[in-house]
Amino acid sequence: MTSPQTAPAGAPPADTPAVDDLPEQLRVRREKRERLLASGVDPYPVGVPVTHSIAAVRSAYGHLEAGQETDDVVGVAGRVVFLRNTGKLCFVTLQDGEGNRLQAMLSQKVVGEESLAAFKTDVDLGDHLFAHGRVGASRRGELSIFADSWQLAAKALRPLPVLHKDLSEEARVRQRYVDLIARPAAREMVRTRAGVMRSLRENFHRREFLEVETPMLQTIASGAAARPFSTHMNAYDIELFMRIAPELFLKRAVVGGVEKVFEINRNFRNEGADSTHSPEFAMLEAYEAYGDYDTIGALTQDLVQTAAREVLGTTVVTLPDGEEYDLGGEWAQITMYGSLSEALGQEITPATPTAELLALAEKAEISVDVARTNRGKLVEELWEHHVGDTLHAPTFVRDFPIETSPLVRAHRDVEGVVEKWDLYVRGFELATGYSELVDPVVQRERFAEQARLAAAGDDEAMRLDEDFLEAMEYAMPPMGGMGMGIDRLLMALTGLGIRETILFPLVKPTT
RNA sequence: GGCCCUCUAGCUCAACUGGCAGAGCAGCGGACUUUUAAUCCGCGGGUUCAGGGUUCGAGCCCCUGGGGGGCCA
Repeated sequence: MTSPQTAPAGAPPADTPAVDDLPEQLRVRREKRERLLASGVDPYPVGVPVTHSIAAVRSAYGHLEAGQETDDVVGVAGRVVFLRNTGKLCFVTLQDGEGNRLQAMLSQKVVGEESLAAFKTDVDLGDHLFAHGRVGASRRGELSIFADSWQLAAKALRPLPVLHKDLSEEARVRQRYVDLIARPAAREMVRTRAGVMRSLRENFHRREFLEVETPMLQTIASGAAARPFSTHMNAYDIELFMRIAPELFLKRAVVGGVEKVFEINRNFRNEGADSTHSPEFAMLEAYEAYGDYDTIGALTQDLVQTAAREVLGTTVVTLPDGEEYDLGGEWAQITMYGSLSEALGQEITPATPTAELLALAEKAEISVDVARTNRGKLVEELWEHHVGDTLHAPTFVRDFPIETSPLVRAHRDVEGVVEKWDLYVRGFELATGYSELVDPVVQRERFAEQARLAAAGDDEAMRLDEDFLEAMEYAMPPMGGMGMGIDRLLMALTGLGIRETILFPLVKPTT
């Protein structure tokens, strides 16, 4: 509502263009609405007497043969997606939210001349319509409602897009609600995603993990190497950060005795957006006391395979381009140093001198900021360049450099690496898992090293969280932990880009 | 961050070398009682992303900015 104080008398509100300026199709529909109201017809009734869903009619009467009629009377509602008018007989196809469709036939002989004339003038593509009548099949065999009455359930003021062509990629994300009406794959994604979330939660519950929610607003955004979004809290007059990871809080929960714990929630990272990165993304993290990176790896494999079976009905994923790959079976395991050495044809170990790694980076044309880097980062850069993209079948990459993994414990046997894996699928990182570092003194040293990198200008270096260290000093049990990008899991299961997996991804404003 | 492609009617897209801005669907008017993106007749609909420049003339060429996509880093 526009108040008199904000709009000069007589002037239309700034955000409502004069009706005369609207495109023809919008103007026509607004005029229809006005005309209906003026004639005492409510274009937005509080309800319509639906007796059956479209799906229910289809499943109960789908067997009818061409020309077969019943005496069963139903009331159904749906969005108008097709309209055909042959004079004294009109056909209208209604669609529900899942894309199920049902035709209604309006014969002048049954509904009367006046009602059919009103139908022709008042009903447009995109409207929600209620139809009441007997169920039957048309002469051509199409399951139909032989309507004896109809009513507008909600008038659309904007035309539907062409339903026979895909919306442009931009329109899909800017107006997902239209995309959902128009494109079956968009409707499917919503249901696939919901199915995956459900599968993950049920799997955890079967394993007696507890689901918790940890803070989104944090005074120190830590637990990952990323730039946070910052905000301000008025009441305390302090700077707060959107979380970049729940890890340090979930570990506090384990200290307190929540020994098998998981969280599925959003993280926020103030970085670029591309086909595998979204500034806000859904993340699963899970921690299991007395587990390690092997047990948590087995858990991760089961989570993904079970979700694939429950949602897709198979572990074999077919990409939109026809490529197939199998998420089933035991996943391959390679080590970071071993696979890099093999790719380079030259032995790389945690003891390989920095100078030698720098030379290799230069040869691979990897740009390196010497002040902000270290041996571990160089090894990871080299690995991503030479090995990462090539891993399409699910592969655990194990035993990372110690410098880049400040929350992971040192390897029990191998010097200079930590017990960490990354799971690669389709060339991107889907999940990561650790044998968690639980020694508070070592943890403090690791944070100190991160602080040194931050001082050198690395704005992704992990922040020291004093309260977290204090929690660790009460003794954190040995444990395995894992994190998995939910959006990326959907990408791995469907082959789509990250913005297709997110219902309402952030899009730059057009102004 | 660099490079490339792209933005035209409600939607999806055309428009030659710079020369009257078009089609399909959708819309409006009319015909038609079994259509399946119905068919037939007729008619409307444009700030060609924004701003500037070159030119007799710009959707097209140049510059600046914005949105979307891709490749690289």
